[in-house]
Amino acid sequence: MKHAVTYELKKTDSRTKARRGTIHTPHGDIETPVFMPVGTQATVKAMRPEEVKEMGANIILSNTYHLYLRPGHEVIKEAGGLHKFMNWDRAILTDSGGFQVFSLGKLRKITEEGVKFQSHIDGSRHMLTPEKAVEIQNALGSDIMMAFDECAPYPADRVYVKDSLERTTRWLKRCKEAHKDTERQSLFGIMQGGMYKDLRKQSAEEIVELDLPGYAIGGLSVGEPKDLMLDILDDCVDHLPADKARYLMGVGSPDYLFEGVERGIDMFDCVLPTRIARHGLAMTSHGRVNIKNAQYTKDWEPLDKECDCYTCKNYSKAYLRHLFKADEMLSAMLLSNHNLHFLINMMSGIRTAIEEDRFLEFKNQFYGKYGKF
RNA sequence: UCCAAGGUAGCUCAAUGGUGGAGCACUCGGCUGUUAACCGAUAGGCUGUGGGUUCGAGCCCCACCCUUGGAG
Repeated sequence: MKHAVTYELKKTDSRTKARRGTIHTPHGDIETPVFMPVGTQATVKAMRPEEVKEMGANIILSNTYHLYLRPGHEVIKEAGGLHKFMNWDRAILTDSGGFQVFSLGKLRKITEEGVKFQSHIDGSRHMLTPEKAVEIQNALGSDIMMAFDECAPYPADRVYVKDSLERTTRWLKRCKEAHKDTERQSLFGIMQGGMYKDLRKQSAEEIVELDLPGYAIGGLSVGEPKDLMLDILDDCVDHLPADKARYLMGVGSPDYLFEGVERGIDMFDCVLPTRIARHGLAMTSHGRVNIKNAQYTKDWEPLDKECDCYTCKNYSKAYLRHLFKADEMLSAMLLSNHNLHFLINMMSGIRTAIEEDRFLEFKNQFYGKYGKF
């Protein structure tokens, strides 16, 4: 079977599991490890697609659940697909809506068939099944579509997690069965298993057997302590094949990105950089800058002197603070631009470091300046 | 000058004569496959001034000061 999306391993770090590769998609190549900006509702919030492109993003995320409810996948299909609809000609990965089963909590009911939802927008009732999630993502035309899974909460007891992961595997099989056009779009499977290593192993073995072009690790970074998360993650990667892309879902603070790369992850996505930007927080080479703080009232320096993003080249912290305090939308735009640029640039540095076999040195250098996040 | 309504947190306003609150602003914090330009916390007071009634007054009475509206 020919896959639309393939992973090419180029180099592995000599001292860690970090690896450098390329993901080939119908909408261009993606150098990995990569951070993927999130654009849930067919837009990376507060950013123009051209900006996202200019800072070097070759792939962004979008969301099945949200676009299904609004404007509706049929609308996007009629528009000529998501790429055309949102004027983004590079790769797109769509999440399946599985995470909304988790995050929308009380508004849904899970059965073997699928998930009964109540729309968070108007309360209307819907049923999302693996087949429906594939149908919607087919209509959207994303390059990578994610399997419809259940992201178990933390903490969750073993019996629940085991039951949930096995159902997620059955749903994955149904997704694969429903997905016909594998030359246009690729389906990635999602590993679950909560914080139980043996269940993670079980999940991995079940999904790897289906020989998909890529695998994601889901159900992490859902509120568990960092040490536990990294311990589980370390173990998870060992059960995934080396010749397929590995995607750690929902992770995006700088420290977690380094830790993920060190453990062999190729792809990350996270709302963190854009969300905290809208909330007045910047990621910089010297740690967080809370632009709301009074200390920046007359600070004429840029957010980060080492940063060459549009925001840092043109604006002072005092101005950015003013914009935020004045509730001006330019604040969200400039901070989002900076934060995304920061992470994308950081990942670029990580890729170069891996190529030159100095990943650990690069990581230590970064941590030395960055401090604790 | 007269009449009326008002003076309570930085601002806009609540508070049957019985422990003065809210929203916003201020200061600080959180956010990780977006229900999030969101959520939370701290701080902030001689209730215009001076008397009086009362066990007890932001509230009732008197005087004065100030604000707004109206009349002349």
